[in-house]
Amino acid sequence: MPRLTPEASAFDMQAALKGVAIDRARSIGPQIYDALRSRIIDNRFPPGTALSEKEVARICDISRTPLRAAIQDLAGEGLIIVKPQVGSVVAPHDAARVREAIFIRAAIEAAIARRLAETGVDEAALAPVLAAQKAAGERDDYLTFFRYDEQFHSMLARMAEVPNAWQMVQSVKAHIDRQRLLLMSSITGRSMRAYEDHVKLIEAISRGDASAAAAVMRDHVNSALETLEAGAQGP
Amino acid sequence: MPRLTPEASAFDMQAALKGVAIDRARSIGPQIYDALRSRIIDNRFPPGTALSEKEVARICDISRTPLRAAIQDLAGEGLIIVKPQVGSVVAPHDAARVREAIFIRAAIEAAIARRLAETGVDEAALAPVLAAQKAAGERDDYLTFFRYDEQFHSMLARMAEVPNAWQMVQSVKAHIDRQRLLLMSSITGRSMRAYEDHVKLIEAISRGDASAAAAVMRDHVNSALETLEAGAQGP
DNA sequence: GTCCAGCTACTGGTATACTAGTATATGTCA
DNA sequence: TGACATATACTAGTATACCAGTAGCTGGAC
Repeated sequence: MPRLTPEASAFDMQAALKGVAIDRARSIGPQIYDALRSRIIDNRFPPGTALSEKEVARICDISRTPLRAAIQDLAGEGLIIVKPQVGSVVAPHDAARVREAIFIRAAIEAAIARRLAETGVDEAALAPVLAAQKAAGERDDYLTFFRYDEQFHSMLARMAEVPNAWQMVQSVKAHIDRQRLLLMSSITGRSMRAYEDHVKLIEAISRGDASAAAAVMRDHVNSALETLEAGAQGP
Repeated sequence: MPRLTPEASAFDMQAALKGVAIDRARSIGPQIYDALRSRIIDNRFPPGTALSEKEVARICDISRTPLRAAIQDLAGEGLIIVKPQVGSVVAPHDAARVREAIFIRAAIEAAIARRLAETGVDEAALAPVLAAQKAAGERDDYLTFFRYDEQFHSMLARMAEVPNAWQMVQSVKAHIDRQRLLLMSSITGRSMRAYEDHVKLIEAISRGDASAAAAVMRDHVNSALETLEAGAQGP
């Protein structure tokens, strides 16, 4: 861990933590956890960023205790690497880890699709979300599509009544999203294809074809691999 | 949270924590985490057991800091329920949670089986483990079988090169194992059936039939549901 | 006897001080 | 000039003290 002189640090932690407002009335730990996590995922904290407990605690005006809890949690998710007595850094982008995250997400969400094919879904509740996706996809508004995509998958998980499974997906999705937000390019047209996947998925579910529903979901989630491989072509 | 007079506490925490030896040369947190976790899983800490940070820290002769980290991790796994300013208790047995744990395990391990069917496995490495399972199953030695069963599944995960997925399985498996160790009865004959599942699984994998391999694994893991439902018959 | 206010003893959450370990910088010697 | 021992400034890990909130106990009003 290099000892950084003040001016050698090209990274302005103070600026990166701007906007972190801790509500002292609520528990601090979860708040700082969310703040750090979102900054890692959207690459405001680039991989390799040193996260000194002391410095972050000072800037956010909190003690190290709740901050440590947050860092430990993030380390558990693989977003931060803690080296005892040395320091903590934001984990580097790791293609293998992202691939495994996609593997896990595909496994769980395919199982959700399979279950829903057996139990049925409330198509009426999904319809407006699908419509919004179609509209966003047709004008290739990826950011809006992305939001409705999240809502769609989240609703499926709720309908399958597997909250802990969904939490695990959320956990691994951090690695996928971090990569996705890095390679925002070359995703033109992706939205419409994803929308079509969703339609095919709901079709398979509503006709009770569990294997087909699982297969569609698996392929749908695995399509994120293509973006990853495309991004890996770069220097 | 009832205020317990010394003699009203039927549970002897001191005795339950006997054997916890902390090696001060290594990091304390993971050590106390393992100690608590194993005691929760094998029901030495029955559901509802109050885990006062202060008391446990005193008995184990450690400070609350590393103990808190362990408790927070266990709370994240759903094995402990922390009520701020009230107390922490070992989570009650929750059939829904166990069912969901089985759901998650089935999803991930089925995906592992599918992948192995596509990439192939080192059957020679698995053969001795399968042989040991057969031997244990034939004399209905469940405990020995259980050990080789764990080794078998662990080896498959290693071969599929998905360490984080396997860690997630380990995490949810705690809930399954806690239940299993509670209802050790009425599992006679289970071993041989599990062994036969394993053989069928390897057959499907080696002929490259991904769907079949996934289906066999899914059914194999889901068979734990039967034990759960059987146990739920009780008073 | 019943009910309710307030006391008390506990809890986990937080802040802070101290410890032990590591990597860099520095000075010294060959 | 180079290697190597030592000093130093940082790190995360741990211990401890304090704080705020909760629940059961206690005693008095009725």
